[in-house]
Amino acid sequence: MKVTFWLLDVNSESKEGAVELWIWGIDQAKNRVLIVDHSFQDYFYVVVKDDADPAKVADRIRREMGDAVGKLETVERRYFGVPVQAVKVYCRDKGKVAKLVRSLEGVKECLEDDIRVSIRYLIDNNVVPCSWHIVEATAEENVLQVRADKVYAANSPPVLLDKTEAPQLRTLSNYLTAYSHEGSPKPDRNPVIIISTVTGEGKEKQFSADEDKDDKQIIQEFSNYVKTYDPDLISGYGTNTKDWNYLRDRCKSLKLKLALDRACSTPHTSVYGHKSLTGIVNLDLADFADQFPEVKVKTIENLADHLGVMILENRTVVEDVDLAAYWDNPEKRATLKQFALDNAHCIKDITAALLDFAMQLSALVSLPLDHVMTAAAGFRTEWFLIKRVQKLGELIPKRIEQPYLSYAGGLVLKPKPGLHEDIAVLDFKSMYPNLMIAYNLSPDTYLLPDQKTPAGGFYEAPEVKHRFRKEPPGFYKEILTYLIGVRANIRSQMKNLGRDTVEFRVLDARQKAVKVITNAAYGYAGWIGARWYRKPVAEAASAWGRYTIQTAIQMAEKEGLQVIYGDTDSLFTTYDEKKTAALVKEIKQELGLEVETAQRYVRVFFTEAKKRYAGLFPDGSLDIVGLEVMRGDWSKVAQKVQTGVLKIILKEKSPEKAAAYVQAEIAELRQRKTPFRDLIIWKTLTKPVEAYEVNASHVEAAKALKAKGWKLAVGDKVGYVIVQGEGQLYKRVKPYIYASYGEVDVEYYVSKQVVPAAARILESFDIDEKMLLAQKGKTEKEKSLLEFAGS
DNA sequence: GCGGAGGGAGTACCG
DNA sequence: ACCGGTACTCCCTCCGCG
Repeated sequence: MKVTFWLLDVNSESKEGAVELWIWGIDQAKNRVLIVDHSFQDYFYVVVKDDADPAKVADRIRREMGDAVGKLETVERRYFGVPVQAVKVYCRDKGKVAKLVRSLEGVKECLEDDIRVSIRYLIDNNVVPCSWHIVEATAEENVLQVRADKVYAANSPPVLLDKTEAPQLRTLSNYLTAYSHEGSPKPDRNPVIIISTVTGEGKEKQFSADEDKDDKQIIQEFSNYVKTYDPDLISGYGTNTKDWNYLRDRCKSLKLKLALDRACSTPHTSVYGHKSLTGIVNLDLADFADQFPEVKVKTIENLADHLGVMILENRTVVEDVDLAAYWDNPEKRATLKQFALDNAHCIKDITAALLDFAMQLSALVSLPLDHVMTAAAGFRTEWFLIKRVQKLGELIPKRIEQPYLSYAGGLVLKPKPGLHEDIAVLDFKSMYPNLMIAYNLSPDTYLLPDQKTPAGGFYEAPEVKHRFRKEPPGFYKEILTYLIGVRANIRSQMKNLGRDTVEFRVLDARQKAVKVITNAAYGYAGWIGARWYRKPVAEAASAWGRYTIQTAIQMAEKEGLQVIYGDTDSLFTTYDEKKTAALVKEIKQELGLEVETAQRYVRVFFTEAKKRYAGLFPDGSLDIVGLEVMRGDWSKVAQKVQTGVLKIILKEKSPEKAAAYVQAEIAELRQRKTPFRDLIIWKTLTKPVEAYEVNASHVEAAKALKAKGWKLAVGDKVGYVIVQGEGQLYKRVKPYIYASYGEVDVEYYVSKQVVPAAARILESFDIDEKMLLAQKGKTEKEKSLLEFAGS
């Protein structure tokens, strides 16, 4: 019979030496199905030495390996664009076989023995996660005892269908609360007290260790609930690094088996640090957070706020330090439970907001939904390349350890400091991808210095002189052309749709996914961890980029436009309707690259520094770039004051008024009227606390937290305030959760936060830190401000 | 023994 | 565990200082 299904998850199982592919899906009648494919033959390649006969190498493999290998095929492939002869070796234990075969005569190397079988299956059969397929299959008894409505054996591999909309998934969002009197809860000692869940339809269920219940019972109840509700997708926040480990370890202490997935097995660690639940998509929303660089401290609250899904604006947030006290206090316990439930709701809503993108990215790069978000950008790009490049006969290189070598990147111009009126920002559209297309820059087109000139000729990059063959097109060119085309196509479709339609949302998610991969191709080529690492590819792209921007500057100046600033692929110039249009046209003609006037500023402000400026848009909004306002490691109070200063400068052009504003804010701060929260400074721990070479504030704060029993991991953000005291700054640091407003060193915030942030801007108008700091009475202040005005 | 200069460590940004 | 270019703060060593 034929089964049409949407692919949810895939895993491989070893059964008596044979491999089975388990494909989990949802069919058109909304049955949850498991399709088992027994027929897939795993394989790897043996690349043959240039002077060796592949047939003889194949014979040798057969003779030496005997039954350990199955079918052998001699094939032609390409490796970094160079044609090679290879033997395709079908076998069960390819890692082991490849190791043995490597030393045989005539063998150059073994390739693709490091590709996992489940991924191999997806790629070779063009089976795509988060997509619809049709498969010829035979219904089977559920002898495997899995949680599925139907179980089938596949008679042939599934065939991809051109059908886009995803089925309605059953989702369950969870928030785990564990009890600890001091510091982070420890699973061997501290119980789980609340498990809060919300389904995709909004049905709440909270398992709470009240009265007569212990955590063994609530974990069991939760586990049973998962089995009855049978979610397709489970989401949480920080679950891969925390919750699942906690549950696992807690269950170990309680002698409980945590078996809630569709194959009744325990969550297990998979690639990229992901926790795998067989047959269920396990999403950790923390893996999505890097999509939102504007959210500096990645808490559930902040993410929900940013996405506009926070349910209650004035809810009581229970900090980790206060959690035990809330639980122990009969009057406060309900508040804690409400807080936990609200978090589960936030997780549900964040999941809904991000799922489209995740699905599109999963389908695009062909990694299962729950792997794709955990995988770092480089790996996502790599899997996409692997899938596309197979079709061109290109073999997949191994990841090899390489020494790091730096190279020159983009060109950054010195800005013209001060205020500028009516400025246009010209941006090269997808500059690096388009340069790589234009000059056929690709890992498989690069000519080594000693390689002779190819018949079709070559492109030579400026400055660095790397050469790339013109013909045939490299795989970067093919892939990037495809991606840019797809994105343009999607965006034109979107123009005919309402913003709030399902189709628009899905297309928008898809174009974002396509963009992510397009933009990562350049960085990928220069990444030493890349399988297709080719430094000259990245180096040539940036060299062409510098050449391009320099040429564009000359064109602008010849046109009579003044260049104010530029960074890598952008130019800030004075605006003149005709001249600007002429420049855009000339760039297109001479350089073959598209330029768009991305923005126009009514007014824009620069200091002497690169990568830091602020502009005023025609609609009255501010665009602040690089300055303290944009940085998560400055206190809110400093950011607020700097924003105020920029607003006054850009809109009213009045440094005097701005200075007066700063002084008023300083007065507020000195009276401790500024909210305590606005004084917190957040910094990331980028290594273990012991590994730091010099003393640093955030490290001291981290040590203090650890001393109190808090677990801190690399990558965590530490929030601290500066308190009164003697000596270096790092000796006057307190984690904000343990600090009171009374001990805060307000003068630090005045002199090292607010004033520098304000002076950064105002020094351009001859108002320095001293003037901002000058203590004076009301009349005197006004007098001195008048002096500024007069000078 | 002390203060300031300047290099280095550390973080986070821009494109 | 995608790249290089950049700004900025604070730590810490070292040098001069009759």
